[in-house]
Amino acid sequence: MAGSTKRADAQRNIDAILAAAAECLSRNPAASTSEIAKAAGVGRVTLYGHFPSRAELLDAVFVRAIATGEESLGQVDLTGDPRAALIRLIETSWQLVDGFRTLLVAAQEVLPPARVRELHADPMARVERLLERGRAEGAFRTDLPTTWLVSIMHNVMHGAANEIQAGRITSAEAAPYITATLLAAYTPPGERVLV
Amino acid sequence: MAGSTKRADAQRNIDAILAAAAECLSRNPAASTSEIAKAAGVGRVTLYGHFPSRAELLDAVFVRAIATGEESLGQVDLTGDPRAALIRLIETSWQLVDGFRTLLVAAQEVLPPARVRELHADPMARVERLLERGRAEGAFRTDLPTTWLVSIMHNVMHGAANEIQAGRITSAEAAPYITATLLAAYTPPGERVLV
DNA sequence: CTTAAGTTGAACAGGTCTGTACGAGTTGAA
DNA sequence: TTCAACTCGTACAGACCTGTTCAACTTAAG
Repeated sequence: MAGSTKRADAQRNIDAILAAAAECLSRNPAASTSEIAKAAGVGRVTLYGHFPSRAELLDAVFVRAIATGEESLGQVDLTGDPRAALIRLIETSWQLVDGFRTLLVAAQEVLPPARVRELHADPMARVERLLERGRAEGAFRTDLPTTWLVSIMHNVMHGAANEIQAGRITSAEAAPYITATLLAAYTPPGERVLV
Repeated sequence: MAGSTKRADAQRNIDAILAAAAECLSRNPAASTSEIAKAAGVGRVTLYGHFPSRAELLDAVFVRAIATGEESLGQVDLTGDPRAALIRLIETSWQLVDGFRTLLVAAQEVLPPARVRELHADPMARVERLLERGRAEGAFRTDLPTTWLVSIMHNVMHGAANEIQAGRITSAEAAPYITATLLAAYTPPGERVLV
């Protein structure tokens, strides 16, 4: 993305800072700039040389996380039976949510809500499109707003992440649990839940 | 709970501090002791005279919130058709989650996870008992662990709170959405979702 | 009325954080 | 090789937080 006019070592440091920030903030959403700079193997002053404030660093980290997420999601086949497509989409989405959810907490503490929503728009639209198609084809319920169905997916995944953290379920169990739960939750009233 | 040996004005201040803390922390989970003391109409020193540390204050606030919650939940009729009982339980639980969720965030930042879980045990057991009975009677699915079903309820409600905060749904819509979602999610595979 | 319990603000110690300034040293690029 | 770009550590200013101490004041309770 734009070789830009930076010197090679500067660009290398920027990358290191972004990577270190993603890692630190995923462990502790309140990670300080000193902590991040140290993890990046760089002086704190250097960090401020590239990012004018902690908030702008967070924003950049978040943008990058969303971008890599979008790349994974773009490879998911969303055609064919909506239910099968949903299962495939959940599989990939779950890995992303699991990996980035603490980062999201960090971003929410610093970035204006509008910004957070703006950056979430693309991945959310992807889910929304699939759900809309499924609704049109009678596979998913239409008695609740699509945006609500999207948020359910989001929150069930977050819940799974919490359960893992609490040690009540394992990472491997999560995906099938999520799938079973969402397929049932999306089933049109009066229809049978898929076995 | 133990009239204790405190003087009347001291007890009055303790109550004021707890009430102010609950209110401040519900608006901002990072509220400082100065902020809370001011809101209680009390000097900061007085606050520290009654609560040895911010963490212990948080604990006391949390304990009180759980206690009042338990009182409401105790009045819910959980007999009869499990699905109908669940709807009644959701109604009351939702109001509690909606009111206390920010407080929970504050508590989680300061209290050890074991303590948070300990205080949640009673309300969670209540849900768990109803779900177990419903499972035994064939009303709810048995292909997923009960604890997972409990966490789903928790997280769908949290999700609803987020949606309200984001302005995508209103407080009035929330309860029916939650009910419809959970009843479907809990439906045994192969059975029809209640209309 | 008396007194002990309770309250108060100001002030302090000790800590953390962000963001900036500076001068000296290092390194990429032409 | 030369020079601008870049980096470094240290140090500082400003803000905010927790928790404690103190001496003076107010008030509940017997």
